[in-house]
Amino acid sequence: MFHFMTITRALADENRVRILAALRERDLCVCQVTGLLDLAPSTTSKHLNILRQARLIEGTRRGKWVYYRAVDPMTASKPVREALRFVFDGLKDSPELKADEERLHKILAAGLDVCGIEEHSPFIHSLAPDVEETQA
Amino acid sequence: MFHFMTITRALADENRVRILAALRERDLCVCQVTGLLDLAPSTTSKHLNILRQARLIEGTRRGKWVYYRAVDPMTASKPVREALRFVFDGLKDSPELKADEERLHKILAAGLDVCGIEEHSPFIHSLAPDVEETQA
DNA sequence: CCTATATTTCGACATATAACGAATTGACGA
DNA sequence: TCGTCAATTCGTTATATGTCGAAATATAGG
Repeated sequence: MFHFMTITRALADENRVRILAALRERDLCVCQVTGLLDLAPSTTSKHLNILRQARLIEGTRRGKWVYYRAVDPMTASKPVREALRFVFDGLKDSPELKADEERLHKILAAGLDVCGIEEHSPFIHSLAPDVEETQA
Repeated sequence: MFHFMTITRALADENRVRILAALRERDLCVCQVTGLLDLAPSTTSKHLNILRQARLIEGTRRGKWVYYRAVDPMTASKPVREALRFVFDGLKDSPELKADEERLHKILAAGLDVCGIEEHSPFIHSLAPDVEETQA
């Protein structure tokens, strides 16, 4: 019950639901999430921590950046699996999430200059892929 | 999204989750729920109202009493249906909810004296039974 | 109409939480 | 080693929420 309530409280904030939806397929670094939601980085970090403590997302550091993504439903506990289904199926047709998707595509298409890092892009492209397998 | 967030906020309180679980099969009047949770009647009423606004439960007045129960998942909207599955499946083995079930059995076995009506029991015993069957 | 009971609404209070900015930590590259 | 940038932690503040008790509302019976 304790874990379950940690999950429901994590889902009781709209920004966190939007974050979780954005992290469903791709992983994103904190600054990209911050750009998506227009929040202070510290606020984004706190939200991500709450989602992580609920075991809904996982994070990995890659160089200076920390990337988060939704956990794999197949390997998750039953409450987490049901929670993900609840969110993803329940919000399948949400216009707000569709708008987030579009905005996210723009952010991703723009590379990483959300974080002001476009100057170092070659370095990013060499590191990102191989860490991705490390911790699923 | 608005309705969805209304649901998640409704589920973000442990007492409300316990109420929802208790109302899964049977309907209960406010004083029975109050007896189960050991809360002030006004607090219970507020929780029930929050669950009702989220469309997770429905209420009907029968005489002096108002009975609530969980909505039928078959006729509910997708977010509500997923929410109910999330709660009921996610908490299938919760010891806290099992304890609530036992306590509830005692309350139901005791008739309605949870509401402090045992002094007038003759009046109660004639009314309670036929109300009990009316709407399960 | 008056009383009693169940429920809801209202007002007050304590706690929880979301938000920010400032300061700190971690990881690079110069 | 130092400076820079990403991220987190910390301290503060405003708002939201859970709780209660008192008052108001609804219903049934005398």
